[in-house]
Order: sequence, then structure tokens, then C-alpha cells
Amino acid sequence: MTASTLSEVAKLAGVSPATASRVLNGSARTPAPEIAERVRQAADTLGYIANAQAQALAKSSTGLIGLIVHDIADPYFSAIAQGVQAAARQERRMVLLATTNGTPAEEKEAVAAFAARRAESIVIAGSRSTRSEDARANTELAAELDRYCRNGGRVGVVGQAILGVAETDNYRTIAVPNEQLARDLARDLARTHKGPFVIVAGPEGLTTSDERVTGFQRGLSDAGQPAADVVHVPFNRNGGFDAGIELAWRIKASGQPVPEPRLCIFATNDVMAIGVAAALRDQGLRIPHDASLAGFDDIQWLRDFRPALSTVSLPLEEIGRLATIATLSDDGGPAAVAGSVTLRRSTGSS
Amino acid sequence: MTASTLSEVAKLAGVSPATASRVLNGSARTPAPEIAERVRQAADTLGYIANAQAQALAKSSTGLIGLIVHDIADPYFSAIAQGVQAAARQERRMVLLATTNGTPAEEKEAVAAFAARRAESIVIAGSRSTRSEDARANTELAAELDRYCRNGGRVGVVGQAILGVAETDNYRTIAVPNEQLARDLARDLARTHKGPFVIVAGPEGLTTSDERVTGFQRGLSDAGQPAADVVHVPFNRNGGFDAGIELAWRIKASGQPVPEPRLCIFATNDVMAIGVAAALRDQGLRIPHDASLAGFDDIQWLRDFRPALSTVSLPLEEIGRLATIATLSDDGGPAAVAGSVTLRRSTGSS
DNA sequence: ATGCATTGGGAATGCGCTTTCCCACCTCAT
DNA sequence: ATGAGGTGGGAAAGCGCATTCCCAATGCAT
Repeated sequence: MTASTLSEVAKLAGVSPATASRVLNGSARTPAPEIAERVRQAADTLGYIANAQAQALAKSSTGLIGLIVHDIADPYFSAIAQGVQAAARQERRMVLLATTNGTPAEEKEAVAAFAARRAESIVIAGSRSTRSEDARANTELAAELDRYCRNGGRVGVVGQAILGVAETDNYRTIAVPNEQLARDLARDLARTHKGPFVIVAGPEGLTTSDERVTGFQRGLSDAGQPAADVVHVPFNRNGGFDAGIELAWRIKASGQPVPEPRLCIFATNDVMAIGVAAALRDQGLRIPHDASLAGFDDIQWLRDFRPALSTVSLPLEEIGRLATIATLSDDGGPAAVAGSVTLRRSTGSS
Repeated sequence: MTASTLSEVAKLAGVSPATASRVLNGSARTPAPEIAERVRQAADTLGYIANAQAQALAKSSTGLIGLIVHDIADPYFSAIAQGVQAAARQERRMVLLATTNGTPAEEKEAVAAFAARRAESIVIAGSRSTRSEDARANTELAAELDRYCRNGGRVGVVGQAILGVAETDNYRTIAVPNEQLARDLARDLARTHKGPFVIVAGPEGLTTSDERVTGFQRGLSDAGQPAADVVHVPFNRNGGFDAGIELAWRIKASGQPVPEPRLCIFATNDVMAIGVAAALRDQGLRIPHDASLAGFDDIQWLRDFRPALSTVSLPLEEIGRLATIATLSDDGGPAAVAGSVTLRRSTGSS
């Protein structure tokens, strides 16, 4: 990387570096038009591009935003990333990306890396974990974030707060009413489903999934229904698929030819729901004929899936945008986001 | 951002900054164990995190990789991003993300921004455009890239080369045999489909789509079939949907109740194909009963879609990885990637 | 014509770090 | 005991830029 420097430009233009800096990178003081033009010419012929590193060092402000997600290929995260990116562009920042597979240990590493790069703010998306094997890493993550915040960094986290981080102005969380929405969903479903409910959830200790489970159970209870069975599998499509295979078995064993009342399956996110659907289909079961199915998130790419998936709509891109803006502005904008139950054909609606 | 500095650590440890630097950030010279330990202690109590900006300035190497995509929320791009991210992590680099909506003008901006940040390499994904209104921006993009390369930056581009950039060692392109694969697909389809073919393509001038169209036509010709009609729509789900509505009309007008031979639709990417499928379904048509449908890319999230989509599989993540590695290593690793025709139920196969 | 305020360019300093160069000290062979 | 060679820490010079401070030149009022 041997690009030309400011002083080369200055020399060519016959001015001091100070003057060149003033004309090329907006300053309060504006040199004379004629000089400015000469500098610009020089910069142009040399193909000068300011060294952002050096500028950052001098001004101590980098224009960098760090984004941490579990998996950028997951549509849930890529939708959020889209929002972050949009907000960043609007605020003339660049985004630094890190993926962590959801492990707090890697999240901590990412925070440290962002801190080293002096990112002005960090947006963290993806469920927290309360599993005991993650406890230690979680503590370290919290410590790292805490240090980052104390040094003036700002962080916005999507969903749940990270335990152990001092709640300062530098630390915002965009609340996602997982529990409430799952509760709403359960109540809506209970209106038309008397049958047994079962929840296909992520690993125990994955906060997002846990919240949705809790909310759903509460909703069932509100409706006077008994609690649902919960099966825990990996929080992805294949986890859903595996659970689906087992559920298909249960369904087939429970009644012939169509068990009544039909099983109603709630998967704690859409991609798991898709996995469940694929498994049921593989086993010759039809949705919603043989079982009802609902998901959570309302992933855009799944809208053309059939039967159309009942789910809870979340403004994913907006969430990314809000989290980003929250870390950039001082006013406490909306720190929460709204979602809505969206019933479709997979639960026999519409 | 008021983090503690190296010299603060040094002072606390009672050594010179040089020594502190040597122990904290790997150097050829290793200070005495006892001193090293003292420095490490000091760093720890101060919560020292090296300023990567300053390091970059001093060493002139940033450890940054720039990634340019059209739209990070598009599964095609997020799969590639996944690969880039994986390779970057493996090579201990961070990735800087930019989305451009596919416009060369924004791509140019992104390249300039990356150049300013002194990214060591840039990976560009997403179809080129040969549309006349993009000509000017393309030239500017090429100039920007050229300058970047001359300054020692390395770039890897997925798919087609960007015209006007000098082909140096710093500039690699990962070839995707779009044309050949589309040709293979056409030939395979022609084996079972005698019916009229129609291609739902992206805007004219979008190289990726154009290549796939050309290849498909060539394949039809190989099989002794007349050329397919081509309809141009936006290169996304909604473009496909719109085309699908029109095609449904055509199909219904052409015969009752089931037109024979059935129309065979080739959409130049999977998400368009999904749009087509949704439209046909909306219009009461069934796939493959009333028409066959094939896409391109084999997007992971669409595998559970039914009818299963015939398509051309591309190792998207691998492509991202290769493009990244190519910009990092000097040996000319594989500069091309293989794909394969994958026939599924949407064309009546299996 | 003189003094003062104002304008605008340049010199110099520092951002936080790496690295070269220097030097004091020590070891060992003679 | 003396000099060569080696070891390891520190001083200092940048890396490329922003910015403060200084100063010459200019404008204006008196």
C-alpha cells in the first residue's frame, strides 16, 4: 500500500501540508479559492486518497461501527445486517462485520477486536445464552463490553441485555417483546385449536427461544389450555427437521387416519418451523391437515413457502437500523420495537 | 474513546514504550521473562487494548478486507459473505462491509472508502452491468480499482472481470461458468421438454443474467430446439413474480385445460424463480403440472420449497472463500469454481 | 499616515505505535 | 587483565494526518 501522502500533494501544489489538509478534508478554515483549486489539482494528478487510519489517529474518531451476528448467512441476521448497513451509510459510517456462531467467547473476541480498531459503536445481534457452560464466557464478554463502554464506546444490543454490563448511556438495548408476542400468538391459536400443543424450541438457555417458550405457555394458560410439551433441538433448520421427524412419529402413532384434535406445533423461529414442515412432509403428513404449525420472525424469504407459515412478524431491518441509530445519537429514541401475530394457512387460517 | 496507551502501560511497568511494545505485540526481540511479566501485569490492570489504527499506521498493514455486495439481505450474497468472513477469520483479518444496490457508482464509492481505510484487499461480488447508463460509472469504478491495485491493494472479483482494470497479479477474478452451466441445464431440460421455453431474465445488460441467457439459448440450440422467448424484469423475487403473472396469462390463453406441450420456464436466478412460482400459484397454475420451472444458484434457504426447484448448484460459500484467499495469497490457486445442474421436481424430474 | 483588527498560510506538535539505531553491560577467549 | 562479540533495554525517528499557534500581510478606521 504505497499511496501518495498529503505532504506530497502539498509539495506538488506548492503549499504547506496544513493548507492541503484544510482544503482536502473539510476544516473550519477555508483557504483561498485559487489555492484550493491548485491543491485539488495536485491531489487529482497524484490520485491522492486520504489515509483514514492516520486521520482517525489524529482526530481520534474512526467512523467505524462494529456488527456482531451469529451467522451472516442466516436470513434473520442478514435482514438485521441490512438495517445496520443502511443506518451506517446514512450516518456516513462503515461497518465492520464479525460472526460468532453464537458463542459468547467469540463475541468477546469480536468486541475486543472492535475495541482495538476503535469502532465508535458496536451492535450486537443474536440471542444471549444462560447456559451454565457459557457463564464464564458471558462474564468475560460483559467485562469486555464494560471496558469498551467506559472508554467511551457505545453499544446497542438487539433483544436481551447482556448481564453484568453497567447500564450507562453508552449501553442501549433494543427490546424485542418476544414473550408478549409469543403469548399473543398462543392466545390466537388457542381460539381455533383445542388440540395438544407442542413447542419446538432451541437449546435450553438460549434466551430468545426461552422467552418465546415462556410467553407461549403463558398464552396457553391464559386460554385455559394445559401447558405444551417442549422439545429442545438446535436453533436452526436442521434442529427443526429432527424435531419434525419425531413429531411425525407421534402424530402417526396417536390416531388413524387423522388424529383429532390436530397437533399444533410452535417452533420458536421460522427456520426451525421450515425444518419441521420439511420433516412432516417427508413423513407423508400434510400441514395444516394433519398438524398446524407456527413459527416466529416472519423471515422475508419464507413468504412464498407453502403452506404459508403462521408466525410473528418482526421488523428485522428496522431493528438493525434502530440499534445502530441508538448507538450514534444521544436522545433516547424508541428503545423497543413492535411485532404482530400473522396467522396464515399453516395453522388453518385464511 | 479514551483508552489507555502503550506508554502508560510502559510507565506503570517501569520500562520504555519500546519494551512494552515488544512484549505486548509480538516482535522479533523478546524481552526478559521477568520484565515481560511486569509489562503484562501493567497492561492487564490498565485494561490496555492496542490501538489498531496506530499500529496500522506504524506498520502500514491494516488487516482489513473490504467486501462489496449488492444486497446483504439477499441469500445469494449472504452466502458469499459467509465464505468471505470464514476465510477472513482464518487469515486473522477483519471484514469491512459495503452494500451498493448493484450500482457501479456506489461500488466505486465503496472501493474509495476501502482504499482510504487501506484495506489490504477487496472482494467484489455481484453481477457487472454493461448497460449504457452505467458505462460512465463503470469507467470510474475501473479507474478507482486500477489506482487501488497500483497502490498495492489486491482485489478479487466474483464472476466477471471488471472491464478496464489492468490485469495484474493484484487483480484476480473467480470465474463462475454461468454460460456453460446454463447450457448444460438447457440440454438436460431439452431431453424431457419439447415444449416452448421461456427465459425470465434480469435487466438486459446485467452480465450474470445475460451469460445465463446466452448459455441457455445455446444449449437449446445444441438440442435442436428453437430459441426461447426472453422476458426482462428486475433481477429479484418481485421481478420474477411480475413475469410469472404474465406467463400465467400466456399459459391460460394457449390451451385448455392443460396446454401441451407444457411451457418450460428458466429464471436466471433462484429468487426470481421463486417469484415466478408464487405468481403461477396465485393464478391457479401448478408446477410442474402446468409448467416447468428452473432457477439458478441453488440457494440454501429455498431447498425446502415445494415443488423442489430445479436449478444449478453453485458453491456460494466456497466462492466467497476462494475470492478472499485469492487476494491474500500469492500462488494462483484455483481461479474458477465448478457448479452442477440439479434437477428436481419443478421440472418434473425425480 | 498610523494603529488595530482581521485574514490566511506555515511551522510545529502530537495522535499511539513500531522499529532502527545506539549504548551500556556482560560473557568469554586469549 | 584485556578486547571481541553478544545481549537486552532505551532513545528517537518516523507512519500520515489534524490542529494549534504564530506571524506576515492586508483592510479599515481614525
